[in-house]
Amino acid sequence: MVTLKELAKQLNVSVSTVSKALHDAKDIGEDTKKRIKEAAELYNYRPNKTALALKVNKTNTIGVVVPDILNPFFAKVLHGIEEYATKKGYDTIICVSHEQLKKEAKSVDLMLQGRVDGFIISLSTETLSRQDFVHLDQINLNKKGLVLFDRTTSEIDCDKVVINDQKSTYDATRILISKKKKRIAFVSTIEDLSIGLLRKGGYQKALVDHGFEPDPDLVLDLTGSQHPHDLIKAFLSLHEFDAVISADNTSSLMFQSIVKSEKPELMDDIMLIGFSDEKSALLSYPRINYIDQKASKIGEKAADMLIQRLEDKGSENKPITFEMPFEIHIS
Amino acid sequence: MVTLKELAKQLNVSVSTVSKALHDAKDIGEDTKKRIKEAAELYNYRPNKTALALKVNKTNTIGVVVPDILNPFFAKVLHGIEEYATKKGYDTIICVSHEQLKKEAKSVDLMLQGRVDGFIISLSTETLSRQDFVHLDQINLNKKGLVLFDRTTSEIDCDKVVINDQKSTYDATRILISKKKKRIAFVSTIEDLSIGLLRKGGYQKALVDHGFEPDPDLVLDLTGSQHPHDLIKAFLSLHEFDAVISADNTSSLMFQSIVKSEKPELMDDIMLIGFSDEKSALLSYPRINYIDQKASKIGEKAADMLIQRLEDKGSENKPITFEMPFEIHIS
DNA sequence: TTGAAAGCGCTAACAG
DNA sequence: CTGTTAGCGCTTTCAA
Repeated sequence: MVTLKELAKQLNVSVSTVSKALHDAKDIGEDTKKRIKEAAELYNYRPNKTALALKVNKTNTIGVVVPDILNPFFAKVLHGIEEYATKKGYDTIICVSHEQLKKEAKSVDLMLQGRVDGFIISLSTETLSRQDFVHLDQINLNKKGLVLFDRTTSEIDCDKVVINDQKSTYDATRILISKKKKRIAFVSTIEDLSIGLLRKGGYQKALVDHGFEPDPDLVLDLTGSQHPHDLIKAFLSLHEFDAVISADNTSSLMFQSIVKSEKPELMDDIMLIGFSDEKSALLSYPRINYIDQKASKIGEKAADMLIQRLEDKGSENKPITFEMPFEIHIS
Repeated sequence: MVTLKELAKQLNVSVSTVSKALHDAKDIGEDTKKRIKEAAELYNYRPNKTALALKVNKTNTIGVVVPDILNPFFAKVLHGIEEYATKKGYDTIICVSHEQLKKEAKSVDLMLQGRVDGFIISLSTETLSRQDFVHLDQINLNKKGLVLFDRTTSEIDCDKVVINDQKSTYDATRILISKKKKRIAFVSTIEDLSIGLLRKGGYQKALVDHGFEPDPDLVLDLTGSQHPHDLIKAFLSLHEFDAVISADNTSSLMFQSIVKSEKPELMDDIMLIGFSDEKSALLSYPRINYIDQKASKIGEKAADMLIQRLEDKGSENKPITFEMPFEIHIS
């Protein structure tokens, strides 16, 4: 890696002259400018970002902490963040909390050590259940940017990007009702998350609002199960239903697959709605109906809000919570 | 963020005294040490990593470039890298090439500007088809570490982590043959990748080696198709087969789902083997048979090799290519 | 039009 | 035992 100094020596000029020339400062002679630029090109000079970061106290890096990168939702959000950040000239450092408060706090702490300008975080289950947010306070204390998404908390005052979880399943349930479905079941693998409960709440509220009494027997909780297939099979043989809402992106696929094997005759009558996206919906046949949370867009939006804060020095405005509209796809 | 300087001023000592005290240097008095450490604790001092990086010319950061983070394989590798790197005290910067040479090269170029100590890369389709590796040469030129994985090239001399793609499908096919399967089909959505061709090659070679003549009619190419379902349905109605090898992690799921709907009577006789992992295999019922590439382990291994190079100054040894053993799971 | 010098936060050799 | 100094690579006044 060539440095300014080395270039300067080569050209028999001073470091500052080289720096200015490369920045097209008007007080440098056209000829020297040209000479310097050619040399920079020749030696393939690249400014050292670390030095720059130290100098101007800005790393142009954003730190992302997610609970689980193997979860397609988070992978998609990450994708949106990375894409937008890159476009805006920011690097993206990622850390995974594995749903643990300790790891989350440690990640934040590490990145806080002058590595990033701001954070985009989705809180771990443990963080939310323990309601321990001191690491987030640290971020604010250090005057770094912070955007929370999806798994957020009202305890921390910062920008947020969320989806209306309750409304998503409410609307989905309403669609099923409008299709004359009478016994709508609910499956979930995320009953331990507040968004899981919100989604169940939306389902129940829709039922009540439309004159149905929620039947607890029609709620299947797969959370943490080692043998979800068996639970689903048992459920199939014990209960009658004509539609299913799934609270996550896996149980609907499992459910459909098992119904097709075990009760193929029911397939035409049972309507399923899960959470998914255009691409993943292709994995099943017939294509599953799905609520699209617009994960990539959530990532983009979060990155956008963060970068806005970082660059608009004037915007000491109050934090904003952006609600990303979801889409329900029925085929 | 408190700096050494500020701490020093508070305590009326010099910056270097503070620095040394915090590093437990033996030449600082126990009492001052204690005083300084307490103050550091009190003011929540954290060393600035950017300054450190500049000072010691080591960023403790590794740059990762993958073609597509939405592909579960890459997400898993990333997971392995992140986990291992974090454990070893390294940050992970990620960039996505979207299968484009230009983006890949740009990402490398950006990270080369003093941001990372080394790279872990899986090459984009375009990079491989154009055989353009100048950006990788740049890495070597700048004496940064480089580990390629999965999508590699023999043109570049560096550490690599691969799986034996041909052998994976060869073995899988052999298993099908041993189960008395006579007409084994092959589906793929990645015929445009060299690993896709290797996997097909393994399938074909196994057939030949066991006295079967590969039937081109039994090879279904879904690459780039907008309507894979239709192609699969057509295939089902046109051809007879008793087993299927899938070259990727999506087509096997689609295939199984469609067979169950369109030709349920065949389900018991058709044996499928795809690429997947323990968790994703649960999405289908009956659980699909799968080749597990050990993606997380590939990530770990790549990170391990890179960090080894970065820290073992002595190891100017020749580059190594590590072949990650795969596992075939038949249920 | 160019250069010298200071400083971002830190470490480490060398003095005191 | 503690402080002074130089320097990592860069930008940016201020002088020349």
